[in-house]
Amino acid sequence: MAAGRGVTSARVAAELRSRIERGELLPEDRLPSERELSESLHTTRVTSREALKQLEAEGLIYRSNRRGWFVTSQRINYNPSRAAFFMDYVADQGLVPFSRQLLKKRIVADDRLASMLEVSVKAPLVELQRLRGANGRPAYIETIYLPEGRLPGIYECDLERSVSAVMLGDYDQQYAVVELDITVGALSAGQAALLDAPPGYTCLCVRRVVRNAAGEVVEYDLEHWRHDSLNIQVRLDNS
Amino acid sequence: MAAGRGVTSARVAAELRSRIERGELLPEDRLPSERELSESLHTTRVTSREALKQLEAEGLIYRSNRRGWFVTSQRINYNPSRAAFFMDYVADQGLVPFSRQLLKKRIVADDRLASMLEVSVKAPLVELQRLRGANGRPAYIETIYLPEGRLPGIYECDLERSVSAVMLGDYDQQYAVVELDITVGALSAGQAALLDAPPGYTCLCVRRVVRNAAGEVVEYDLEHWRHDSLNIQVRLDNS
DNA sequence: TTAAATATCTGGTATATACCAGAAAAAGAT
DNA sequence: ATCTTTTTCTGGTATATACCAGATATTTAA
Repeated sequence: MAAGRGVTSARVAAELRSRIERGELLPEDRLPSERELSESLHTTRVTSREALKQLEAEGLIYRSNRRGWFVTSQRINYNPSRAAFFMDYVADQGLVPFSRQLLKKRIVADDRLASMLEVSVKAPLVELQRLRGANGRPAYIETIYLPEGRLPGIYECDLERSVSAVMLGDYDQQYAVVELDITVGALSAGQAALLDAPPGYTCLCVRRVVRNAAGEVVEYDLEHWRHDSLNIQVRLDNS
Repeated sequence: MAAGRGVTSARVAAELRSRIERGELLPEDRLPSERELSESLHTTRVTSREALKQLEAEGLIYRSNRRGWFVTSQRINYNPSRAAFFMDYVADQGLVPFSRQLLKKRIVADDRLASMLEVSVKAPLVELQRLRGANGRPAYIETIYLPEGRLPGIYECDLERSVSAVMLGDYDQQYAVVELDITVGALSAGQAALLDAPPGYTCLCVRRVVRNAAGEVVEYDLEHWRHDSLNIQVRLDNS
């Protein structure tokens, strides 16, 4: 270890943390390169990286491809009960949202999807995939499955913007019940590439099953969020 | 890199993952030591550790202090709306729950707590802290704040087992509204030690604000969960 | 038989170094 | 000015090695 007592990587992390908290480094600022850091703090790149990964886990910084390390900014507050639409509630938080459709196709339910959507195997489904984020930074990948049997003609609708809007407007389907399932996981290589994250990056997996007033499943979502971009807020009313 | 193409650490991770998925390594089994692994898979400890950390992030394995790496077992399903009590719902999942009180004392609200609990600064509070887990493995640390003004005599109650039970029974306080706030974070050194995790270990932070029928805050919780031990399940009823 | 001392095994941290691949900047050609 | 090529800078991965500290197993002493 170099100058200073205790664990070197913790010392480096503390130094950077204090620069961020003091406002010396502002959101979206680039940190010194790993080589510069290592030299100025009298340690090696391996140890500096240990410290950077620590701050990354804390959600204070992120890395972009091979461009460098940056200070994170404000997280997206997300309410999965979804009274509001993504583009709206993100804008309301003072951020600039974007949404890009990656995929839209008809498929048939396999065993897993059939059981999640409570349809028979081989039932027709619409699969949607989109990448969403704010302020130019990707935040999550969403895969949506819609049962075509319960939403006839849904494939022809414009689902680019908001599925919820179409559901409410054209199908008059109220979101009566939303079942949430939230777990911490890791991004696959493909997901990571889309989210500008290293493979295996820690993510929050949110599974949503939406039922209409009749108790039928009308939507099944799989969301993979960058852990540093999300804050989930839910309000449960037991009245 | 050694034998095989591509990224070595990914190759090691894939090998171990397959052993786990094939059932060659069962839950709670110890993995070969890092030195053994490195030798048998023709790489170095640094690279093996990279792979192990990857599987740790995926929630497939965990490390216990300096005893080794182990295969994780079944996660705890947690419903923060909390109709059920920890000791009950964990037992219902076929696990053996435990709960250890770490702290119980009277404090006065500082600025942050006052605003969270909607009481005046210096209002009397009861602070509780407990460590909970299942099958001998710690899963989370919970810090509870109770406003003594709204729950007179609460300090004298037996809160070891369940705060909810006391609330419902002795105070007739229904949980009318629960506000949840869920974020991914990192454990402090102290928390990590209690949860048998390395410092900075990825955790799920769950903040709960509980209101009674009158809309008053009667409980504020701060939970820090090991990311590998938790699966949150919430049901939202928009009726 | 029990308790204390010791050796060994485990992961945790650190140094020094090397090469690769993608991104960005600089230099050159049109 | 604009496009193309080259160089440089960045993080990503990997090797080899060393020593530390806690947990465990073994040995030794009472």
